[in-house]
Amino acid sequence: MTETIVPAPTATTTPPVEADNGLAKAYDPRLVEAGLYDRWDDAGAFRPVGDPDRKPFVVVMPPPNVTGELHIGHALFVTVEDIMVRWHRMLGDPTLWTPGADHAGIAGQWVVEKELRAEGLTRHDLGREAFVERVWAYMNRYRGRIREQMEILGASCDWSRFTFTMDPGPSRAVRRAFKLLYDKGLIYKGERLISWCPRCMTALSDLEVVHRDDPGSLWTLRYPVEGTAEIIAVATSRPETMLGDTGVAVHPDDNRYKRLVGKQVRLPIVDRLIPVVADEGVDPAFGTGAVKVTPNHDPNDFEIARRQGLPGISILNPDGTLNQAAGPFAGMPGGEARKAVVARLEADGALLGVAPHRHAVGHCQRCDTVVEPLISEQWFVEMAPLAAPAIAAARDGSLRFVPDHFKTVYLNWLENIHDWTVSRQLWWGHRIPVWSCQGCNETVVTEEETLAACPSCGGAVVQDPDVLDTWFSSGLWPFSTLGWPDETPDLARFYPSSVMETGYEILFFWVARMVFFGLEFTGELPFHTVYLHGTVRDAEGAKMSKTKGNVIDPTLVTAEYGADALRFALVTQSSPGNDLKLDLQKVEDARNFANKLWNATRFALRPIAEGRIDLDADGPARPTDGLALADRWVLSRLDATTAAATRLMEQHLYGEAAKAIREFVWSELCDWYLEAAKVRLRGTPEEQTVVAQTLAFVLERSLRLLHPTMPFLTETLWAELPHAGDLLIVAPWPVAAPRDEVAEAAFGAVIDLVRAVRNARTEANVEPGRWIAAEVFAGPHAGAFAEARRELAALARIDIDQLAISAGEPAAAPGALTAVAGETVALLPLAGMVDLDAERERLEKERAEATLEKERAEKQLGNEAFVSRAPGSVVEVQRKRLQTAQEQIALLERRLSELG
RNA sequence: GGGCGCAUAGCUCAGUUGGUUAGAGCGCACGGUUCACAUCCGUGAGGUCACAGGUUCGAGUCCUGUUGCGCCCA
Repeated sequence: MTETIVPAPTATTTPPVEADNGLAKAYDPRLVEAGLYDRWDDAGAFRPVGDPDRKPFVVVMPPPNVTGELHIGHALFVTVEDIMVRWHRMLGDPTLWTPGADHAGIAGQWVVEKELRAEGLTRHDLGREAFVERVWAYMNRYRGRIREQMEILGASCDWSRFTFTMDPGPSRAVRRAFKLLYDKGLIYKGERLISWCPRCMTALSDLEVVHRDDPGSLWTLRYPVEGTAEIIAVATSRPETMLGDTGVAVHPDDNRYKRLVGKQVRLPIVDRLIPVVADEGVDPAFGTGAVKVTPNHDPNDFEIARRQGLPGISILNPDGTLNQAAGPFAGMPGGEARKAVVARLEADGALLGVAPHRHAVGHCQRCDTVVEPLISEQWFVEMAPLAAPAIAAARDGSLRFVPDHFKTVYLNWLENIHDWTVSRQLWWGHRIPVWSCQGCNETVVTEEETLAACPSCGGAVVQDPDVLDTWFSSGLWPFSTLGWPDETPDLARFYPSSVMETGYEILFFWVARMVFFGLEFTGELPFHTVYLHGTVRDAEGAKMSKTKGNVIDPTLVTAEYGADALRFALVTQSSPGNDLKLDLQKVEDARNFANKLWNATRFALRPIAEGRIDLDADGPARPTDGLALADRWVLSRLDATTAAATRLMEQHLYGEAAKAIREFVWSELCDWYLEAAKVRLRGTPEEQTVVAQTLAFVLERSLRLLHPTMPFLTETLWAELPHAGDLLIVAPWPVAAPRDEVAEAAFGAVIDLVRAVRNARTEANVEPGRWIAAEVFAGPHAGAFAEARRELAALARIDIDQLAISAGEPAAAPGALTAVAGETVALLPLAGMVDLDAERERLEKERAEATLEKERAEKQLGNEAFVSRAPGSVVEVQRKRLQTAQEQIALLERRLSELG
């Protein structure tokens, strides 16, 4: 019990705090938060310090897009990560949180192209070099904004290690990674069916295509079977692609079509003969059960064609218009071509019908243009060999997920993974480090930024014009930010990192890729834990969007309620992996809590300033001498809260931890201890000293517990209280002492009786301000009640000169109110004031409740299987419950009969 | 079609390895000028834990199925 009670043999005295302290009457976040961030930063608190041999705690921040403004989702991740980081810093771990920014390939190019459009220009008017310069200028303009906005939120990250994905270091990491994969044969160039955005004019990876069910139509086309009178009806949602059909497929077991397999059908308009093939991939229940096969414009058809040996015909240009293969329709944009083809089919009698149909259409994640599957030559990463170790790491438990069901989601994706299209036909991003020799045609992949000449023949070389998928560099982030591929001290010390905290929506985009790249390039997992947060939605649960106008701007919220309130609201409203609905009301509630703590501290500061507060190396010393029951109770409740908060933090339940601390501060410290303490603050100097010491100790520890969640407020209040050390941000996280069960039970009984008395008073309409008489029969708690006599009187508004406390049975007392709480009873004589009918009604209600209670316990105990098979302690609880209920009933019946 | 979740008070959510009478905040009703706080204090009302089975002495909690909703992948 004594391990955390550090004795203070040479008690020091705090510097006197002015009685007229600096705290304003009400909490004002603007005054609290101003200037604090720089003090932390200037003190070096954001840099990893401490025992160099101790395992560090490292979080790599998901880099926000350099172009983007801070939104509420950023506020959530900053809050969660900052809580982790501040907590570990207080635990004494050397702690590092590395900030950065992402160049956001397509998005980055897009915003600058938009600027150009406003000037009536395109990127081609500028040329590649000038355009990239212009993007850089844009990026540099906004680069500082990330830091400004992170500061508002209190993000305690190490700005000296800020990294941008396009910086020379991470850029070289990209080239090294590319070369390593290329040399290993895991990067290849090939013609494949890929997703193509006709507006962005670039290839996309599967993940950058967003599927959405759009209303459309299902056309049924008539394909005559050559050499017979039969026709095959095929259903399609994209009739214009029939120009590229090279076959018709049916399911091999489909009896309707078996006899036609192997025959040829004549394609309308085009007048091309194409075969009917049988393929397992056809769903006989869809449409007519026969599908047209357009290998070059549909992934399923591509697979069927590959299996059946059908050729492919491409009918689209990169800009989405039809090409020469489309004959009379060449040059038409997709939508126009569809109408024209349908009209022509109808005219030719080849259209059998059309019906409304909803189907999933792929859209470009960035610009929402309908994505076209088309054949294109691109660079790919072969995924199977990279995925295997990433799968193994999750399976064997070395990679953990919070919440853990995301492990299944992660595995499900990796186990069905396709090769990754990594080239993008953009100008902004990491240029593919592949050079071709104009002379000998050699392909050279190099880590160097430029290649002067062909190493084989000395001929002129040209670099591949494309850039890499932004997520390629993101996948290297946990180690490229620490210096990889160089073996830097940071890489040696801080890699692997500890926790990757990010949104579940980028589990595949980012987390999985960091895992397999980390394993591939460093031989280690880049982190051992993946913590995933959800999406912040509006109060109604709708996703926030500018077009809907329901966005909550974190900078406005922090300006009004404070960053602490926003943080508290976000973390207490969220749980790992789940979306949260954010209501500004919740932020206001959090602000109110901040005010509560503010005022509790303000109250405590007066007695603290008047007394001598013993300090030890850890801050205010834990009081041990002359403790009243209330002191022991609040100290034990603090220990319980400390233990619970610690356990919850360890389990990554940061919101639950914050709620537990809030509950202690508001409902226990403020509602009961402060009120009870007022009695002794009017007492002897010795009593005042004990209270002041207890208040100083409990408040200082409470502020520490709350610091990770509400850093500004707690740091400010902590500075006003007696403390050890310079800044709360680097103060140690409290350690719980064992609970004082005796004090908790005893003062708990006092609290229960106070509640019962208040209830009796309210129900009997006793004026709230009136001081009344009371006879308390406290049974086993008589000693405790005597000890807490003054507190009981003050809290229940009993005239202390008319308060009698005994262990005995209540005597007859007609005309008195009865307050029952567990094993204790208070009789409140109110001669002539009691409404006998109301009191009878109240007691009858209580008797009914006690009777129900008794019956429940009897039922349990009457069950022989329960008594014989349940643990003894559980049975004992029921026996006690029965006994208490019986005693209450007896008392209530006696009182009822006295009332007449 | 495959996968993953969710369903507890009017609302938003907790509910640890199954174990007293299922909790909190907000909202609601009533009362309050108690010298920290009206950004407050006190008292109270409000739940057949989606439904149906099963396991168990005992199920909000574990298992199976059903319904409804959400998300991811194809």
